[in-house]
Parts: sequence; structure tokens; C-alpha cells
Amino acid sequence: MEDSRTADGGRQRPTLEMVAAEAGVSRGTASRALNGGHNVSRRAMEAVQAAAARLGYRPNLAARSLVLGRSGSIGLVVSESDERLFSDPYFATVARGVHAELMAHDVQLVLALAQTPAERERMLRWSAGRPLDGVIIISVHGADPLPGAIATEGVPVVIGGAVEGPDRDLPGLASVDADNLAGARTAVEHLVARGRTRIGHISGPLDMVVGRDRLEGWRSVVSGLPGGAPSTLSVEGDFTEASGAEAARRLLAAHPDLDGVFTANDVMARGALGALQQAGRRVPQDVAVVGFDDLPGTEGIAPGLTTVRQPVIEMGRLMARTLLMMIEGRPLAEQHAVVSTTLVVRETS
Amino acid sequence: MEDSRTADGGRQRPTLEMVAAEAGVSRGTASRALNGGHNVSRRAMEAVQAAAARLGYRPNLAARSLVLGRSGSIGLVVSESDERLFSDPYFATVARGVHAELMAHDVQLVLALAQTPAERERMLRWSAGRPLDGVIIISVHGADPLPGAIATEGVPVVIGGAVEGPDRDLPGLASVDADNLAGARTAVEHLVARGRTRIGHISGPLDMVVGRDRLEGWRSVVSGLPGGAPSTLSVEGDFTEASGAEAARRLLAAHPDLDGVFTANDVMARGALGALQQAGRRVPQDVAVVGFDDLPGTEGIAPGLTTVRQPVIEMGRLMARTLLMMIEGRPLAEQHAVVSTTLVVRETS
DNA sequence: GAGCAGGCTGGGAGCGCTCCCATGTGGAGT
DNA sequence: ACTCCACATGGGAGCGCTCCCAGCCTGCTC
Repeated sequence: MEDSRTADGGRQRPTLEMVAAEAGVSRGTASRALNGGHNVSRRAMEAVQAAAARLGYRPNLAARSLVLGRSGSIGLVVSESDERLFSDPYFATVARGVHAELMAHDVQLVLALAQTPAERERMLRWSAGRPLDGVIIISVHGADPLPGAIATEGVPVVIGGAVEGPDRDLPGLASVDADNLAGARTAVEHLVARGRTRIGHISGPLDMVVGRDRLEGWRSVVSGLPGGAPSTLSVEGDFTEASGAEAARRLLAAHPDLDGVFTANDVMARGALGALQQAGRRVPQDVAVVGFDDLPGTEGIAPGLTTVRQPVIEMGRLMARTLLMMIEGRPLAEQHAVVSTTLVVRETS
Repeated sequence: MEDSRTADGGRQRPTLEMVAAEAGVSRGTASRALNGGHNVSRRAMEAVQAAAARLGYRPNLAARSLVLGRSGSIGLVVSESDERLFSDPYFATVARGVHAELMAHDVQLVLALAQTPAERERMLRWSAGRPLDGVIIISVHGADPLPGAIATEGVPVVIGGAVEGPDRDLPGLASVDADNLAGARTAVEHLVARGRTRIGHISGPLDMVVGRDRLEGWRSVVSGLPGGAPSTLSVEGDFTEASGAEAARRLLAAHPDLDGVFTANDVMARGALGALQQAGRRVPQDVAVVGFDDLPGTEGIAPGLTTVRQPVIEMGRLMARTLLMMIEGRPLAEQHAVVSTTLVVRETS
């Protein structure tokens, strides 16, 4: 009779059946007592709760999700190297927003990495098995097939960022993005208003829509300036501090008369500020700098940095809310939300 | 007959039963064909695989884990603010090691945050429901009851760091830690060998064993020096760059004759280096600095920093391997592993 | 005092899967 | 030709839970 499949000393985990027996009620009543207690007498209620406590009962989530068709947890999938995931405060901030919203709805959040092709394939297989009720995917590079593939499996997907191509029309796929084009334009127009005429750009990865959008915002303004927007006036970075420093050095080398820089995020702005200082340029007198993000709690990254604020926490919350709506099958107000940004002027411009 | 519980257009997800019917075999044969194919004829094998592909079959993981009693995924639980989780490269590095090992064993890794008391309670309830076969917990503060509580629920736990108190003897709880005491001692002895006599310490949080161990290592050496180890010679930090800078300023204020600093991690060393520079001290001529960690790929954090290397990736792998052993019920070579560190001398000392 | 709601209760059905066992089926051994 | 065994197969049992429905017992109304 003793099933010793488990390794924990042979003691069997208590099941609902055992709790019911201990409480002297049926399985059905025990289930009701433990889940809201509708149509359960006070006596039964207390007996069941006492029995559950006595036995240390914990409902088996696999059994529950098998019958419910829901696991009660959602995934935050990051298509990014673990290195950048953990070094860029952007992800932390999105995660904070998502997390805050989910906690309020009693949904468990799990993070999962899907960087290499093998991991992405495994991620697809796994999520298709429905251990998660839905997923939020951030940091999508290129024309990544993963979000669309997961959505096609019937698992709701929300993308943090823009969606291009045919995936835009998939019913099970929504997105939340900042208005990167307008934000970038505002930043550069601000530099122009400050009298700058030689404004460089340190872009994000150009295989990401966010990288291209901010570049395009910069270009649309700078190309109207006397000098135009020669290709050497924008340098591609990868959102890391080191790449920001390197890009700033290259900008300076190609354009010694540089008097303004717009970087695609604040972390790269930090790198650029360091490089400018090393090159003997004063900020903002010689070169004015504007970043992008303005994440809360990251004043330390680049003190006094003028930047374009995107409401990342609120965006995270919106992603979570959107996903929960989709999971419940409720209609979305807008499948692809775009939230606006604000210029925050400080000392570097 | 049509069950419209699902929201995905009414198309029912294919089950194993349907695949079997499509392939013209029984459920049992289909199951065998899809899992290794033992005792399955070539004909049946191919028919099942074709049918599965045609229907887009994906096994339901809840059903599988219900019968197997295993979910095939393990959790990396971080008892830390999302902010620090994502800003300290230490976590990324542990995660990388854990991840590498698990991928090789075809186990899915999920990260979960458990910072606030409410989240920790939820984490306990959740993990007790066995959605995970085991958990690795890192960044444990104080006498955290969470690891012990999870282990007591019968879920194997591996702690990244040291374990103190009664939890040490729990059968379902193991740990992997660096030899922080010896590492710290080596660092400070190195400074002494360099002729330094006024060696301060910027410690980690003292509610963490790792913080206390490295402090103790420093103290054991410094207390033997002529000036001893007055309380003002060590300042508590929280492993962040800002706290390192602030601590360095306080050390300098209390001890203008400071000629050496040992910081409990590299990130704080970076902050300290900045503060020392601002205070006009030359490194290493005026003040020598030694950090702790030497994480791969983080040369950018503090170039040329002399530091104590702990093999964090290998430790992550060891945590994962240990957990897998426990899950399989195999005996552990050592329940509490301690790995040794190496001093890496560079330019700051 | 019969009739009737409405609250409680027990237990069957079933979620989708893997294991197990009884039952085939062919080829090798005598 | 007969036995024997290895391989192949189908389908029942059961993992632990929630839903559902029939049946019960109250307490109330007329």
C-alpha cells in the first residue's frame, strides 16, 4: 500500500481526499470549503480548515490546472542575453510594473530567458504545453518568429515594443510601446532649440524596431539642418554603457565640431558622458547630451541627464492588464497601444 | 458537444487521444511513440508522428506532471529587490551557470522574485503546490525562514550562500558557497604585503552571511595590525555602486591616512574608486583597492581592479547539479559545499 | 400538517496523460 | 509441427482536483 515513489521519507503528501476524511466530510465539500466556501456550513468549513492545517495540506497545482485549464501564472520572456537582461535597468523596471499588476490579481509571475535558437525552440514547446496562461515578451530583435508562434499555439502574447509584419494582425497578440519616433524627435528638436547644429546620434541595435524608430526620429529632424544627416553622424550601439562610450569616441573622431548628442537610452548616455569628459569636452557648454528612458530610481546612472521619459512602470502594468484581459477572453480597447513620452530637461543640455 | 470554454476561436486543442485516432492506433501506443518509442513498430511510430504534426499536437504539461509527479522545471528564487536583481551582475552570472547546467539536462528554468513578506508567503504556497521540482534560492538575508519552509514542504532546496542555524540539518536543503572568510583574508593580507597599514573595509549588508563573513575575514587580519580594527574602519554598504562611493567618502573622512580599501564586491569597488578619485587620491599610490567577485565579462565595471575571484558560473552549475541530484533522490557528496577563491592582482594594488 | 423553497452534502464524471497488464503476433528453437 | 519468447498493442486504472447533479434536511408558508 505504501507508495515510496517520493523521496521525502516515505510520508505521502496529503490530498484533498485525505483532508476530507480527516474532517469527516466529502471531497466535494472539502473543495468548496477551501475555495471561497459557498454553500458550506460553518461547521464543515471549520472542520475542513482545521484538518487542512493539521495535515499541512497544499493543493496540487498540476491537478488544479488540469481541470481548470488555467495555471494561474504568466511568463515574462526575455529574448536577450542574460548579461544585458541583468545589467540594463530597463528590464527591472518593466518587470516591476508587470509584477505589481499581477500581484494585485493573484497571478504568479515567472521570468524565463530565451536567447539562443535552441532555447527559443524549447520555450515554444514549453509554453505550448500551457504551464503559463499567457506570456509577455520584451526585447524582441528582428523579425522574431517566437511571439507569433506562441500566439498561434493559442497562448495569449503581449509584446513590449512595436510589432511589424503579419504578426500585427494575429488575434492572440497585442503590444505596448512608447512613441519612440515622437520622443526622439522631441529630444532632437530640443537640442536644435538650444542652438545646436551638429547633433549626433548613438542608436540602439538596428535589428530592433525601437532602435530604428529612435534613429528615424533623430534623422527626421537632423536632415532638415544645414549639414544634413550624413551616415557618420549616427553610430550604432547596443544599449550598453561600453557601446555608448565607444560610439561617442567615434562620433568625435568623425565630427570634431559635434555640439549635441542624442543617445537611444540613458545607459549609453552615461558611457558617452564619460567619453566626452575624457576627450576634454564640457557638457553642456561644448556638447549637449540628451538620453532616453528616465527610469525611476536610476538617477545614479547619469546625474543631471536631460532625457526623454517613457513611463516604463506604467507600460509594464499595461502589458500585464492587457494580457489578463486576453486570458479572460475580453475584448481589448486597442490591440497595439502606444504611450507618449515627455522630455525632461536637466543639466546636460 | 462543442466545448467553448476556450477563447481561441472554438478550435479544441488536440489531445493524445485525438492524435491516436488520427494515426489509427491506441492512446497507449501514441504515448509510447511520442516518448522515446520503445516497443513501438516503425509503422506506428511514423503514423503517430505524422498525425501529431498534422494536428499540431502539444502535450499538456499539467496532465503529464500530474501523473509523473514531476514538472520538469526548477525555479531560481531571488530574495532581493528587482532593482538589485537586475543591476548586480552577480545574479546574471549565477543564473548563467544554473541555466547552462539545466539546459544540458532538458530542464526548464524559471526565475521568480520573492522580496516582500506577502510575496514570500505566496512563493511558499506556490512552490508547495509543486509547479517546480526544486528551487535554488540566492541572496538570502538574515535568518530567512523561506528556504527551510519550502524544504519542509518536501521540495528540494539549494541555497546560493551559507546556511546558518537549524536549517543546516534539514535533509532537503543543501548549499553552495564560496570560502568568503579565506578569500577576504587573502585580499587583506595582500594589501598588508604591499606595505599598507591603514586598511578600511566596505562591507556587504550585515544581515547577510556573506557580508559578515567577508567583514570577519578583513577584521581577522586588520586587528593584528598596529592600529587595530576600530569600528570606523569598516563601513556597511549594500553591494550597490552608490553605497560604495558613499562608504569610501565616510572612510576617508574618518581616516584621512587611509592607504588601502577592501570592498566586499566589485560593484562597490567601482563606486569607491570614483570617490577616491574625486577626493584627489591616486590609486594605487595613495590608496590601494581590492574588490571581490571578478565576474566574467565585467571588466568594464572597474578596469584594472585587483580582486578576489569566486568561480560564480561554476558555482551556479554546482547548485543546479546538486538540486538535480536531490530531485532524483540520489545522495549528495556534501550537503554544504564551499568552493575556494583566488586572488587576482591587477593595477589597483 | 402538507408542501415547498433553499441551503448543504456526497459522490460520479472527467480533465489529459503515463503506467501497467492482458492479449495478440511473428520468428526462432527443438 | 509445437513450444517459447520477444516484441507490439489496446485499453483500464488512476494521478488530484473541480464541476455538476441528485438527494437530503432544514425551516418556513398557507
